Amino acid sequence: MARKTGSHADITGPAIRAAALSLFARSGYAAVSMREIAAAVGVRAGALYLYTPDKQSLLFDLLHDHMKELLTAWDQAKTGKSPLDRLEAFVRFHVNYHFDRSDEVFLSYMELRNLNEENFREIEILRRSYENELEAILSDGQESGDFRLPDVKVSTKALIAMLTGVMTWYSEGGRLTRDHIQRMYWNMARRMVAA
Amino acid sequence: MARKTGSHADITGPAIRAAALSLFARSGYAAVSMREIAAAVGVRAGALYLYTPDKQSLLFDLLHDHMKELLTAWDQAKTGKSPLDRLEAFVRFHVNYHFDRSDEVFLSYMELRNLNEENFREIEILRRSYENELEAILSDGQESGDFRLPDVKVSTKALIAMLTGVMTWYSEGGRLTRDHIQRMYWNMARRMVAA
DNA sequence: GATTGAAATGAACAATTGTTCATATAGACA
DNA sequence: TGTCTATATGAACAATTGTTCATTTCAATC
Repeated sequence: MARKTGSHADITGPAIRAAALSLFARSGYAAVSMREIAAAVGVRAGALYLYTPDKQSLLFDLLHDHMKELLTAWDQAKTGKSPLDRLEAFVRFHVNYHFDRSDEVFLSYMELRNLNEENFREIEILRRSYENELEAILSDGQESGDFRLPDVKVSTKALIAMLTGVMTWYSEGGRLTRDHIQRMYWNMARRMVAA
Repeated sequence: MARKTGSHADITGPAIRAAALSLFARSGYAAVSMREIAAAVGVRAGALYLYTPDKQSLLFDLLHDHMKELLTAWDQAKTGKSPLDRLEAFVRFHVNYHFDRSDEVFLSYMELRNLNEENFREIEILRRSYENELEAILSDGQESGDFRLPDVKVSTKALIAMLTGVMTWYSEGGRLTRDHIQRMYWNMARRMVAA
């Protein structure tokens, strides 16, 4: 078992996942070797297998934990009574979350195809349930007359794609502040759905 | 040299590229071997090197030709005088092009990172010039007062991301016709930029 | 200081990778 | 029919892959 205080395992496990996350995000799952991950941690390849059963699990765990944390974070962040307020909360949350976890978000939609069938199904359920959160808001707003959408499902996809796209161009220290970007995306989203 | 009539090379070259396109789109560049591509064509791996210098060139050629054809197609499709009409043409063109060339489009933004530095720079220039077409429309509309955008560059990114997202969910024979989807995306885009 | 056991090594493995090349094949032309 | 040559083969290559495991290391405990 683990030592009573400060064993390496307490540190190395997370360090491996952090290195894998960073490397997978930069080069893609298939292009990163276990030896590269090990080197990034300062260890040899064999040592990785003290912390993960295989490379596939490394990817799955990263995606799984990310999706769980995303759903939990949204659960705590969601506010608003009217569809419009709820949508604003979602847009701001989504954009903001992407700032803090850009690697995780990037992985979670670039590397889905490198999951095996079983793992893919599990992640897909989580991804889908996040999408459903937005769809519910749009659906409620459509019924209440706050929104006028051509199609709730298509609008959900379009909005998610638009918001997630922030990841492809935002970089810290650019021309725009995070708050500024949040406001702009909310501005565009609001007009996109407005009745 | 090539034979005078119907040599295999006239067929095999394109067949290799078609197989590579399909496999790269399905599994990702790094996860596809030259032997898999060869098998899909009905040939052995060595034969591929009669048609391409290496695997990297296969990817580069696919992306390069796609971007060139995209730009050419847009050049022929672009119409409209007012910013609004020009934007409608762009939205419809972009969505429609994605229907017909979904694998190419998918590759062109999933596999950029598997290009070597030199090839990446070349593709990036083409991708950028396509994006500039949309940016110019938005910029003109912003100046003329037809559009009211929080930021032209950010709106360009947001619109492109929204439109390109159609690729992640559209599949032939679904609930919606192509024309229907085009109209919905135009509907959303129009409201997103409207003054 | 001796013992213990988790953590890490390093060598080895079978498989697969992109690529090369001497050799074979077989269709078009003389 | 025989020659030529583009096309394809298949074996080989060095490198790299994910993974295993007997062995070593070394800090914490006695």
